[in-house]
Amino acid sequence: MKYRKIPNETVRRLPVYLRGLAQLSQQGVFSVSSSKLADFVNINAWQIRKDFSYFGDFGTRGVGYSIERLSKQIKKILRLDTLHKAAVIGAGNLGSAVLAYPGFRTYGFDIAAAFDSDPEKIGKNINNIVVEDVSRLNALRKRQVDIAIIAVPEKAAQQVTDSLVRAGIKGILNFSPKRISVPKKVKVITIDIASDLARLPYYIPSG
Amino acid sequence: MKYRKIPNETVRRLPVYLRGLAQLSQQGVFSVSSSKLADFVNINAWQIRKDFSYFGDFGTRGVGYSIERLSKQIKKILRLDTLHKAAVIGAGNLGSAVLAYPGFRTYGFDIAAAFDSDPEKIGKNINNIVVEDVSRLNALRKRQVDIAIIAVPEKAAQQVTDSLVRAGIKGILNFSPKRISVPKKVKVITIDIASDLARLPYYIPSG
DNA sequence: CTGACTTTGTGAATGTGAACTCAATCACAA
DNA sequence: TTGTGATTGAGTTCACATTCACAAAGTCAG
Ligand SMILES: NC(=O)c1ccc[n+]([C@@H]2O[C@H](COP(=O)([O-])OP(=O)(O)OC[C@H]3O[C@@H](n4cnc5c(N)ncnc54)[C@H](O)[C@@H]3O)[C@@H](O)[C@H]2O)c1
Ligand SMILES: NC(=O)c1ccc[n+]([C@@H]2O[C@H](COP(=O)([O-])OP(=O)(O)OC[C@H]3O[C@@H](n4cnc5c(N)ncnc54)[C@H](O)[C@@H]3O)[C@@H](O)[C@H]2O)c1
Repeated sequence: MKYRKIPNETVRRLPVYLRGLAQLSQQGVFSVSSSKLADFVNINAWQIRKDFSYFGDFGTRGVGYSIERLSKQIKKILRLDTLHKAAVIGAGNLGSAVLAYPGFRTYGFDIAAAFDSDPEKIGKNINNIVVEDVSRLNALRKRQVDIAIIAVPEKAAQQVTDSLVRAGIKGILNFSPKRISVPKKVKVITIDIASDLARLPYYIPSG
Repeated sequence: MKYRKIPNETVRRLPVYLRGLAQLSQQGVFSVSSSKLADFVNINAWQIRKDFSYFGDFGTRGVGYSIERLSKQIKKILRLDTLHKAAVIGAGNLGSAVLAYPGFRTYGFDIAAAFDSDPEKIGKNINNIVVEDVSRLNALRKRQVDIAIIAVPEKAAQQVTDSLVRAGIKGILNFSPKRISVPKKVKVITIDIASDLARLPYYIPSG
């Protein structure tokens, strides 16, 4: 095997594999072939094998992949083998939905804090998390929170981002449609829901 | 100019341009150069010019692009020049957030209906939309709804999808982590929030 | 009308990933 | 221990996307 750089598109698929493997594991399966996994997660078998081949020989020819070994390795690559603390900025509709979602835990995330600027929202308890004043963002560094989820209006996004960078945040999941600017060392992933919806009609044959 | 097939990645950027152009227009600007727009939307100027070159000569050398002409053309390409009716399936946390969001309207979408299976939710009024029983999905065909937004739990996603296809839905925005299967004529765009969050640590240097 | 300046549009080079193929390898039954 | 069937791992090709550089085409002042 050769250690090559893992392509970005492969990294994008790794969490999907991870979830599929976890589900298979729960079903009491210990080993899976690329084609079985392919059916399960709706990705081509050859794509799966190629993806796995970037980081080692995990399969046994004639048999398949050991679910446990493979999961461990994927988690290690994605750095999900350590707990990550995250904060939600903006406790509005979307922010509250994120706070209420239990599914992040399975990936090793702990949504540990929530912030807002609205006095009506500050102090409110959402899913056992008390919403704090956004002016207190600096405290994140002390609390070892390294990931932030931005769910504030577009206008406030860049300003909030700047505060987050000052507070030592290393990764941002951005729900606002604004393409925010950050120093190179900070990674941003933007989920632009409206844009994704907007390109749907393009693929729908008119008539 | 040559009419070439518009690359997928360009289609992905078109809604971003469209929003940027709309904002500039609101500021009273009528024309914009690729480098001005580049600053505004955080995309390289040459990428913008390349993207626009796929569908015609819209710029004037030495001046820039007419915001109105360009917006019209992008809308036409994305088929956003006609109104699209959409329905939300699953009026939980995420579904409610979508129902409450006014921003889809600017792209020409009308969120016209919501469905759920929970008797507690059915009949509830969210943002002026009454939640209906999910068993009534067939009615969507008659109401000319061609786009659906899936916000139900993973387990229910495929079943709901099948009903939607039967009801004549042509495009699906899927928030569930399940990679749903559909006939070729139906287009699915999946937003897998947890997966996007899960690949964030990969890009964060450890230490 | 000219020349300086701005900005577009695109060909070419480079980079990246998807798709396909098949030899190498392994489990297992006979 | 050997043949058979299954499955991986990786080389190759092709398609698509990004990046770069610059000629062509326009504006505008004087
Ligand atoms: N809800 C959706 O379906 C949806 C769809 C597409 C995009 N978005 C985007 O997601 C973001 C959040 O959307 P939402 O629907 O939750 O909006 P929302 O208005 O419900 O919530 C925004 C929250 O941010 C808070 N806020 C405002 N300024 C702040 C600041 N400077 N610091 C901290 N908090 C601040 C507000 O008090 C509010 O609680 C927006 O950028 C929106 O454009 C949402
Ligand atoms: N909230 C988040 O931040 C978040 C993050 C990642 C993924 N997701 C995914 O988005 C989806 C929705 O998440 P949520 O937080 O809104 O969950 P939720 O539990 O709040 O809402 C789900 C809703 O779907 C309804 N429902 C269940 N089965 C149904 C059926 N067969 N037909 C119609 N309605 C049905 C439920 O009654 C409920 O109202 C889930 O698939 C979840 O995995 C959500």
